Amino acid sequence: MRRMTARPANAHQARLLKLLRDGGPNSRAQLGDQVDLSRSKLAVEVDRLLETGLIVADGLAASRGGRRSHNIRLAPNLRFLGVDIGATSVDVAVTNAELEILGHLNQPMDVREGPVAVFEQVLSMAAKLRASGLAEGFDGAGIGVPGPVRFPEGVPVAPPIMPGWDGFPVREALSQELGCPVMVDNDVNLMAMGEMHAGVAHSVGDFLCVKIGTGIGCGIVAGGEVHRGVTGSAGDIGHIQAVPDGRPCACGNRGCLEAHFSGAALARDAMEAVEQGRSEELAARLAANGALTAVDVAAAAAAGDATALDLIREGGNRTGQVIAGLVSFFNPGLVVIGGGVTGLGHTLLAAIRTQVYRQSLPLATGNLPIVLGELGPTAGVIGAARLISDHLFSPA
Amino acid sequence: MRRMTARPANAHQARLLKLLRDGGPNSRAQLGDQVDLSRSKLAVEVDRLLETGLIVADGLAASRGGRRSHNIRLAPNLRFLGVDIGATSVDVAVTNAELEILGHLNQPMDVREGPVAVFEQVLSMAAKLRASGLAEGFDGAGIGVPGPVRFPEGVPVAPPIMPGWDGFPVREALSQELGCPVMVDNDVNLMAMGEMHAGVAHSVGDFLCVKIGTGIGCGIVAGGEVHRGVTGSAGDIGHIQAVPDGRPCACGNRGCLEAHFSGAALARDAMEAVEQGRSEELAARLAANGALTAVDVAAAAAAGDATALDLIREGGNRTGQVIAGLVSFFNPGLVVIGGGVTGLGHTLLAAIRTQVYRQSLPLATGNLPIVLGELGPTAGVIGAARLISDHLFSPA
DNA sequence: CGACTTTCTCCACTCTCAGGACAAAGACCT
DNA sequence: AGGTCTTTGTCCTGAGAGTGGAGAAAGTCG
Repeated sequence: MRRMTARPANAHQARLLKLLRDGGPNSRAQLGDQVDLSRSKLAVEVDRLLETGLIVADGLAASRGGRRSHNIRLAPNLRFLGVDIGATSVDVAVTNAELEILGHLNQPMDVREGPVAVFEQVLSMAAKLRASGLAEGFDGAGIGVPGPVRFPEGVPVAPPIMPGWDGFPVREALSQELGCPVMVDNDVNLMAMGEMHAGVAHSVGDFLCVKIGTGIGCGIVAGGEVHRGVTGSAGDIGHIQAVPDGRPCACGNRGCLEAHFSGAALARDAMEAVEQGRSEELAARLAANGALTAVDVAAAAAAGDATALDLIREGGNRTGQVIAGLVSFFNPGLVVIGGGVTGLGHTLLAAIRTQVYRQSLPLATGNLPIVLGELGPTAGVIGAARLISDHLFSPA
Repeated sequence: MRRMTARPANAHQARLLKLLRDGGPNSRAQLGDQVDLSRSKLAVEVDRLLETGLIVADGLAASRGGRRSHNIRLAPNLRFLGVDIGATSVDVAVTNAELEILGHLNQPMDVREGPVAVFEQVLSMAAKLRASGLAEGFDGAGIGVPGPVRFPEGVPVAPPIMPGWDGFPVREALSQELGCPVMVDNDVNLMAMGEMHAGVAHSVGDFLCVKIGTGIGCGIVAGGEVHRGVTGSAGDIGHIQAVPDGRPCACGNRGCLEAHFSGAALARDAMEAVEQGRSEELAARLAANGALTAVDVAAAAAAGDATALDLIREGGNRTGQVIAGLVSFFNPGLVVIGGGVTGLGHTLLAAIRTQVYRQSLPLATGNLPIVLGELGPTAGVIGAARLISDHLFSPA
């Protein structure tokens, strides 16, 4: 199950691997157009990469008016595992070296069951993907957890919503089980990396990626790099005060953004609305399902329920106010909204946009797109694969 | 007056120059300890730098148990000009290559008089410094302006408090007048660079530098680099909403931080307090000076005036609330408070600390110093000198 | 079939850089 | 005073990195 995975020997090789991964060039000549190396030097490095097996040359491309070029691509048997542990479910996917998803599984699961139970689940999902013939083994794995991570060590720290994970050696344990290198990061950062690799944020150097799910967090990308902060808690905006003397929050303060808008807050507000008889639509759904979640609110809103729409607008306004402050502060080139509640769609986006465009500086909002993520639940796993491939495609 | 200033020919030379500038090594051997080059290669590059005249070897150091080393230092006749244009005054200083201040002038001036008038003043101050024998000419100049800057071009954009400067080619104009390379940046960014070079933020990679003066802004340093945002307006936190439906602000919104706490807001609140008869101390100062400024509030507070202290605490609380959000978001390793109102000293700092430690995540505040800047009014000019020296000490 | 284009390979030459040998200059011990 | 050791700096050689030109390979097009 352990696979020998070569590493690039120098920065040139790393550059070439990443160019091939990120799609685009597929011949020596095209690579030469992008790397500013002489043809001779380029040929040497390509030959060395061919020797290591990290890339392969198979077949000839159609002529473009002269000699046909050799097709160069990353080894087709390379496999990365992307794992995205959410508060209430786990996503596991297999990708090839270009980070295209070959297989994807999703399983409901409560992260509070602790690392041992969750890992058992993750490993069985990975085994299932392997058994289906998508991979003989994994060359690397990336994993996202819903809380702050001490990045260099790959260890969660003081995660509020996942007791039992504090200090658990995620990287080491998973690496042992899978027999391959593993990198760990916050799930929101991975969503940002996913949207940067294959989504709306493609080739944007400075952007914010707000993930609204059970909790609420924000991936920060500055100069093309994820900013994690000194203790790995950067982007943890769920506990920024959104409403002075507002609702009490699990963290002990009042008025935190997360206490006013998140999957959990929305479900709670929907229950209150039913209790107060403000929405027959939601009441009907409660009666049918026995409980209410953000999905019910989204469905009610789609059916035109005024109360549900109000709840979403209200939450969007709160979130938009906080984001407006962050936009003034960070001056990003793009804001991406993602996570479980993107089902709330345009209503939510409109409320956020209104607040940001109204409250932030014109200079900061002048040319600022605020859009929904386009990868949905695959953003996290793609980001996870990208994380480990960035690591493996760097000089050892 | 134009001086020939050589530039390093490669990254090694750039590295050596910066090491020498930032103090520490002063011999070939000590340089060798820090740059991971063979002694031979190091000797070659040092010799080349000696040839260009950027560095000089003068005399021998005391022996440390063996052969005495040659003293190596940056050319002693290199001179940088640091200019810090504030809303109400201008600072101009001359530094040597190590960015030590050799002469410093400060002159009250209203930035709204426009770039032409201000430049006349700046040039006359620079001429005075030159005439006093501190410099024969300038090898480079850095200049900070109180508003957003399109950094690559060195041009202010849409500066709210400095009409008439929008689009004015500051870099080009000053470069023409002084006959040397010029770099332009926001004044707050330069304060951050100053504190990073020679102040409390020395060797801190991720920190925030909040400058409270006539307005309020925040320098953002991530990974040792200043984050300027896509339009150069990053750190403009004065118009983040601090009080819902609060005081009207010049920007058109209500409740902006700057409308509740800044030099201008403090003066206004002090006037109100006098009108309402809430402070005899402030009334006396108004009678004596004909007007009230933040300095009067500071003095009244130092004299124990309860109303003045309340104003400062109130402002500190507002500011602290905003900073608390930024700390949760950015997770810095240090927060520096600077600018004109640092005269408010410990009262202000205590209020800010209270809010941040109470409202931000424990993980983000666990080991987070919140301190006053230690360079005072020299931070800006040192940062300006640092900016241009970073530029000149990079390969051409 | 010849002229031209594109792709790739090979070769000679230059430059960078590391590391060892060694010289210079002093400290320290006997 | 003299020998030994340490520190600093210089010189030299050889291994690689890298460039650019010549030209071969393999195609298109008129």
